[in-house]
Amino acid sequence: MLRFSKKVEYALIALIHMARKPAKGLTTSKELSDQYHIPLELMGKVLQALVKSGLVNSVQGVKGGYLLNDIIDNLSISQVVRAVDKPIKIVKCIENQHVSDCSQILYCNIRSPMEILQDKLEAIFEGITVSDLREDMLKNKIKAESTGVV
Amino acid sequence: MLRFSKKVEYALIALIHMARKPAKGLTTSKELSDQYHIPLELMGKVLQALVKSGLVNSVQGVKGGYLLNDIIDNLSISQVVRAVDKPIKIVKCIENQHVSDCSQILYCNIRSPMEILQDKLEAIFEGITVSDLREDMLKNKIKAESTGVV
DNA sequence: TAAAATAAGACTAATTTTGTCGGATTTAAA
DNA sequence: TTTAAATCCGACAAAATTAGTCTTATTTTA
Repeated sequence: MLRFSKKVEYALIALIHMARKPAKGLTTSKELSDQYHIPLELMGKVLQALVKSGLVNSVQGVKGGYLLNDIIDNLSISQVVRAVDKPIKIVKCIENQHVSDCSQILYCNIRSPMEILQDKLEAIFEGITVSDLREDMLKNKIKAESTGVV
Repeated sequence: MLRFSKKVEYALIALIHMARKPAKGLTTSKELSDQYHIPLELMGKVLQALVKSGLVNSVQGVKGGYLLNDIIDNLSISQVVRAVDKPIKIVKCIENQHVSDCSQILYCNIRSPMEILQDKLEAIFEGITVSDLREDMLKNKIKAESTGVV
């Protein structure tokens, strides 16, 4: 419930990993799979999805691999989620045009509020970039220690 | 993925429904089940969870039912989710103390950024109340906030 | 030509969510 | 005092989703 899928996790791990590479340095599925203990095929699929959405480029063949495409600063969490998963919709009835599927539709008292909440979340995930995640790490580490988080 | 559970949906429907009742007017599971086409037993459980968390009161027996407890204005989406579901954690490793469960822990490059994102989301769901959802001015409120946040 | 990599689709397994069932307790009213 | 309508609660079952695996094809370097 309200949790990122493994695919999204893996995508973020991969993107941050790639962002730390020297420019033009390729990253392979296997490298990521080994280093982060992620099933190889799954890692592959996630990367392929990122390619398909234009977030990374791929080089095929023996010395192939993946390479960040966009400048990572401009890459929002939203983009990553959309590339790898279905778009985020906090309730199902917002997802599809055929709202008549929903047995509640005639009586529902929460649909339009949910749409508003949806928009708000969207804006938030749109506003956070992958590189934000990178840069905040240090700051957060300090914060987490001082508060004794979770 | 990043979707409210049915339980949460049902809880919100019920709470908003109850909020529209005249003061002291009881609402039964059956009434909600009928009106919103929600499975009766499930609706019951959701309401029981809300009682357990102190968000609503219950009256047992033939003329029984449920009654909003807190002033609805003070009821955050977060509270509702927590009452009815597990607390929102965008990644699993944040959830449990034994992070050693996670096979990535030693190598993971996203844990602390995820914690930040977690905190932000938490703040957002804490800041939106059930009565916000009721009102049409929500649109304005959210617009105003979403520029400042993040 | 062999090996290492991406690409892609179909399938299976695991997990989570959703819904159901059976019964127990409470209480108003017949 | 019995009945019926309601809350309460745990265990189970079904459905849906997510995660992972298998297989095969293609690309490309050495």
